[in-house]
Amino acid sequence: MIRTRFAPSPTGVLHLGSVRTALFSWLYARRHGGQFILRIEDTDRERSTPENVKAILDGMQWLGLDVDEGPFFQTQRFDRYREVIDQWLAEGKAYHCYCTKEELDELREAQMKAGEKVRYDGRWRDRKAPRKGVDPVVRFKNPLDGEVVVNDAVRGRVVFDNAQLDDLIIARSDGTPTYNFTVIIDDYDMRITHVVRGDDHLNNTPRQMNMLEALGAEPPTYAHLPMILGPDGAKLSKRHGAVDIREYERQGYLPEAMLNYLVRLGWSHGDQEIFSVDEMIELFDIDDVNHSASSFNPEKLTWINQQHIIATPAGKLGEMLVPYLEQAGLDPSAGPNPEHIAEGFHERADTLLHMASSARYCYEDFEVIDEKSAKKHLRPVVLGPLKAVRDRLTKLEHWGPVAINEAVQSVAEDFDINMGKLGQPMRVAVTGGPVSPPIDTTLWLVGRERTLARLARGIELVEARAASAS
RNA sequence: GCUCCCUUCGUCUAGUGGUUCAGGACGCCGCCCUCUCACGGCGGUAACAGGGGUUCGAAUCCCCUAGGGAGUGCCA
Repeated sequence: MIRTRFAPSPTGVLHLGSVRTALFSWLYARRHGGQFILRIEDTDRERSTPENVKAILDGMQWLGLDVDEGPFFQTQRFDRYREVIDQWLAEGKAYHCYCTKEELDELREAQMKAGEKVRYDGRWRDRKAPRKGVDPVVRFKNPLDGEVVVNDAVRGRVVFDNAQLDDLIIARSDGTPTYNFTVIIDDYDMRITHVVRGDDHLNNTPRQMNMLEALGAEPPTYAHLPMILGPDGAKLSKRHGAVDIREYERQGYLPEAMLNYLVRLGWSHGDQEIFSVDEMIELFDIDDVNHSASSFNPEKLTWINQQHIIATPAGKLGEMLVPYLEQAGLDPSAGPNPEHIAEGFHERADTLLHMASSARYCYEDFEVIDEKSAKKHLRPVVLGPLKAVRDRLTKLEHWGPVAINEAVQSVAEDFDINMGKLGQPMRVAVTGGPVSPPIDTTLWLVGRERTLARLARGIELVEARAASAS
């Protein structure tokens, strides 16, 4: 049984980079009928916060990255970590180190100067006598020689010399365990078969494998994913993708669009760009993951989002739209069924929030008509057609797109003018601006009452202009 | 500094020795469709980091250089 995990640290929110890691790990488990485990790595009590835990949980839920087990919290497993540390201490696999931070700083500086790799020199490795006044840390006795081979599922074979590694701290002087140690205990206890994580951990892997060996455990398969960079090629920053993933939700991105965009960062399936979640699960494999870092491109995300909006059935889209209408300050009950908005607008909105705000005139009246559009389209020449179409619409028995279209068409024919000559003035009068869905759809959505009132107002405006011109 | 990783259009990528003077997508530009805006369609722009090898043949294999990244924390 394949078991993967996502192990974020709640020292920050869930952002694009961490979501991509979670996604690949999740996909791999789902692809192979395995299990996906969530573990919160909160051993850094200083910086971990409940808000961040919530951000992670909420984000995963929004994205649909469901877990089979967890969330587990490392802070609730301290007894287990303590147990292994004590055991290793007793077995001589780990030891107390009484070095002060000052001593360590000196050592580091000297090594830097000498052009050596900066590493702890093992000075307490065999010394037993405790030093008074210093709370010791516990260090793991890393092998002194030999090499560690990581057979990474995406990188291939990577070899590290033990001589380059040092005796890392597994418990702080206050007794709390540290990351590299807790990871291997948990991955072992939770029977993780595939560790899928960011490649910033590749360097940690040989140490972790050494500890796993000390535990008497077989290492899992590792898969180190390339990083995601900002649009500028630099590290993801607050300005770009390092924001809370829920911010994308707020802006009206679809969860499956986020996953679709993210899955294409470092992975591809031929020329295919648009994937449903089911397709991703069916097609994803670690073997097809790239080696190099990739940059986050907001324009493409937006394009993919629009593609998913277009592909989403209007019924569902309408339901999703409701909170965004509210967010845009509109009352969803004060206008057409959002499902109908979705039908009319889904090809002309790249986010749900944009869709909601561009449908504003369907839910509330506007004070003024866009001046430039009025000047251009609400001229005396359209007075006749406008009045005629108003009259025709007033008499319409059924207020629907087909009937509206017939009415508008016939007026255009009567006056022997192009649809454009009639549609655009109507659009400006009814929506207050030059952009909207096809005029029949637009009027239908705006509703009979509002349409007729606005047309009347438009006609008055034109009459006033005609009067002042003569 | 040291260790490890990476390098195809601006960006995401296809490509695993020949069918490729490198294909798709986003973006940008042009045209078409058209009642506006979109959607859609068609076309254009633009890349194998550099240098050495190996080979009949290299984006694909090897080496070097350059550039980028990660780690080097009593962070994860």
